[in-house]
Amino acid sequence: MSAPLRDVPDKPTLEGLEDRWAPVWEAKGIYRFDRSKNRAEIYSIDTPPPTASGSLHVGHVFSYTHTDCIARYKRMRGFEVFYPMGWDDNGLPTERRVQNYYGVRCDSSLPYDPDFVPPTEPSKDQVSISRRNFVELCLALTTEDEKTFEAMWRQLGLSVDWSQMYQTIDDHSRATSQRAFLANLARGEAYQSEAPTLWDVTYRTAVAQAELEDRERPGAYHRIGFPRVDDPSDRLYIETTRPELLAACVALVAHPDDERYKAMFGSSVRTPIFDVEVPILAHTLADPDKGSGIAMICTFGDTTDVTWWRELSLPTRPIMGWDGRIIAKTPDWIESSAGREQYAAIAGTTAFTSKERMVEALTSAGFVDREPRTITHSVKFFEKGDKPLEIVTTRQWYLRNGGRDAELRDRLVARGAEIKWHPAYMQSRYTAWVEGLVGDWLVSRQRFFGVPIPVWYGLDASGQPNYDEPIAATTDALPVDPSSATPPGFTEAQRGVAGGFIGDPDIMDTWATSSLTPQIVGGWQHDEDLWGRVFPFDLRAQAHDIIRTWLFSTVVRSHLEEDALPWTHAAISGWILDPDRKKMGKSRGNAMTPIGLLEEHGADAVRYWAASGRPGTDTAFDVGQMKVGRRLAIKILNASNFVLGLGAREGTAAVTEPLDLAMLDALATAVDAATEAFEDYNYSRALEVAEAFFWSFCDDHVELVKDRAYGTLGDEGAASAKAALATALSVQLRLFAPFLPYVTEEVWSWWQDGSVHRSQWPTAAAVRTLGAGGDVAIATAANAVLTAIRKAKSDAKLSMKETATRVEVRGTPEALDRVRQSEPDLRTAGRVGEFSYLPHDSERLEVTVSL
RNA sequence: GGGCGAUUAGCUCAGUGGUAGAGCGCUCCGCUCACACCGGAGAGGUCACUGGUUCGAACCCAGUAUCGCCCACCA
Repeated sequence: MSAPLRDVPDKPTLEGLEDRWAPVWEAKGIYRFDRSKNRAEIYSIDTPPPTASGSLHVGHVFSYTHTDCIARYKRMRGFEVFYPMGWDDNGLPTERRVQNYYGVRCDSSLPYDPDFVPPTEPSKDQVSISRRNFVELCLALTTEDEKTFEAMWRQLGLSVDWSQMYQTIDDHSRATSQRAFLANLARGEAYQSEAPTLWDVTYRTAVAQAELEDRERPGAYHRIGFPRVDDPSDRLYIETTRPELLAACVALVAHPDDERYKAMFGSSVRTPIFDVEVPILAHTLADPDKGSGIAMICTFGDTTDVTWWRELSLPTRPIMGWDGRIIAKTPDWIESSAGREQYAAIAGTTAFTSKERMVEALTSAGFVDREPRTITHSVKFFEKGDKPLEIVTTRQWYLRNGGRDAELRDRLVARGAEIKWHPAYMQSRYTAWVEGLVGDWLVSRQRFFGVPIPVWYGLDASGQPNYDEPIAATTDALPVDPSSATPPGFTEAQRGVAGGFIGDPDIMDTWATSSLTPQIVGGWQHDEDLWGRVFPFDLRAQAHDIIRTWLFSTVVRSHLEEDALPWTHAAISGWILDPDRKKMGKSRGNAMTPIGLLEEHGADAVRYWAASGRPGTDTAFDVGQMKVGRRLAIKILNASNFVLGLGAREGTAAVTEPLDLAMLDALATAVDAATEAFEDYNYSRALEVAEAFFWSFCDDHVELVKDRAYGTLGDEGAASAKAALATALSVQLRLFAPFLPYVTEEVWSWWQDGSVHRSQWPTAAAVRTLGAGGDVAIATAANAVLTAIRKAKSDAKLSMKETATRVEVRGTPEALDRVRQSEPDLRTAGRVGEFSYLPHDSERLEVTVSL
């Protein structure tokens, strides 16, 4: 039975395939998830929701293509694939984008203005607006961005089920995030603590360990003398990079074994100018080789200060405010008039200015005995910030993640070992991060656009909040914003009134919500039927830079909530690097935007480039690979056009010719190799296998059997050739379908019913049955002889259609017999007049061509 | 300082024990009736280095060097 060939263009082209097929897939629901399937039939994928602000870059295209190849493979293997897509729209990037886009800033103290219209052009002076107005702008802008993103993903051909789309800021995500937080709170996994916190002074928010990065900055060691209390004429010199914090000094510290200072432990010095008495203490963290070997402890200059402060039980003397400026009010521990005068000189200034003023004052007062020594040192920054972090004491919410609990940490490390990592060595990044945690997960942020922390605090008779007994929201009220909603048992009139309540003003870290993507998309405590069908998920796909954040935090939430892994497999993608091997810059012009690339090269070509990048490996951006991919797609069109134009169809005749059988034998081996690679999540290997076979198929097999297929050697030989060609084409289209969805669908539509993307992944067994008795060595031998004939013509600078009068083949009797089996094909393909065979001892086939 | 990865042709990279591979680029040839957005042929590599295991090492082991990433350090 031969289906009619329909709609094959004379000159097939790649142009317009995206516009033709993407709407068809959507209309026919090719990628729609069928939830009637049971867990064993379902393959569920937890995808990273890309940050909706700003723009997608080629790195996104790279890793999302990898996931899509896996999804398409699994779908063809018969799994019902659950493949949703979300947008991570809450958090700082959106706030920053809204501020710049509209020229506004959020001021929580302002009332909501229902008639507010954002300026069309951002003005230099930012307009202050209420939190609700601000959030509305955030939502409006992200909605626009997300439409653009979705269009791009569709053009790239991601086989996601768009009816499963979610936003991390939508009602459902906020409710899920708050529900999970309340569960953590009820179990004691979420708690508050007032403690020194890494603080970004620009955004005025606390930041978590996972969000830190080090940056090299110029600095200077200032050598400052502290008069000893026992003998004020004797000064102890310390070296510091932060002289502006001298007023916050609480002690000096040296190593307990340091002979220079051993005798002084227990005595004290007075801080220069401020004249505050501080003790000289011993601690092993003090490094005798650094500076003068004795350090000034301030509250707080760096994380080591925090350690010393805690372990030596030192007092807290903060002078750094939340805004990054020295606190205006002169502290009461500074008593001398000279000290209070100097403090007034730095009060309200930035760290930079106060440093200048302190150095000037110390120098003119004679406490500095040498010029500052300039250095370059690394300083902690918030990864999205642009000023060094300060450390200020604040009340924050934490979630237990093993950072302060060895038993939990060990369990989470063990969870990591349960995950099937692709590639396997990525597990060590996880393990190293979890083992290196120094504290619990700080989840509260002093920002506006995000998921509010769903608690209130009662106010006592004097109006002071009772932080020890937060009033939790009830789950039926979620999502809730405590700044506008009223807690159970209160009326709105009691807000901010003694005996009443206040809402927690903070929002949660963006990871506190995105760590719940399995719960958000999987229907947790919302659609338990769906949850039972998709959880634990089969696959988490993401890039390696967010193992410490997204991957780890997802494991934490699932471990705490379900006592289970969130997914079985983790497929980790690499980064895209510039051609010069540097990490890809942000703006590289239009040629580098995903849309520009898709329009110039076509989706299949861009996908080919992405799929060529090995799992986990950083890959250079390479337009050349896209051109190769485009060439491959065009070749598929042309070769298919040729094979189908012959009238070749599967199953129309028995495959009888040795060369045809041999080709099928080789194809079966390729199917095995591609399948094995895909089962190991090695999509790039699967592509390589399919591609290698295909080029050999076109260049050698098709060329060899072409004339026979035309019928020049009789009907039976033609029928065998055509049946084998059609089978090979069908199989290869399916091998390529996960990588090149458009061109394979186009060709499939010419002669098959339904979508290639819902067709069955080819099995080697079926190909072997058709090619039973095939011996790949026959094809290898024929190719070798054909190559020798071509070489002879090429060396003689002749056209390939010139006749070779005689071809002499020497080899073992077995080898000669193999060549004989394809002699008729070799004769027509190579335009050979006469063949002769000479038995020979050498294993190597030798061919002499006479022209 | 610790960890992970990489080092193979001019370039980008496959190849995990059995006679060195692909694509691009380069050279030469060919408008052969699927394809000039093409086809054919060719040149080009002591597989970073040093030792070891093995009949045999690009591959396994130990060490060295260089590069990248992560972490620690930050007075």
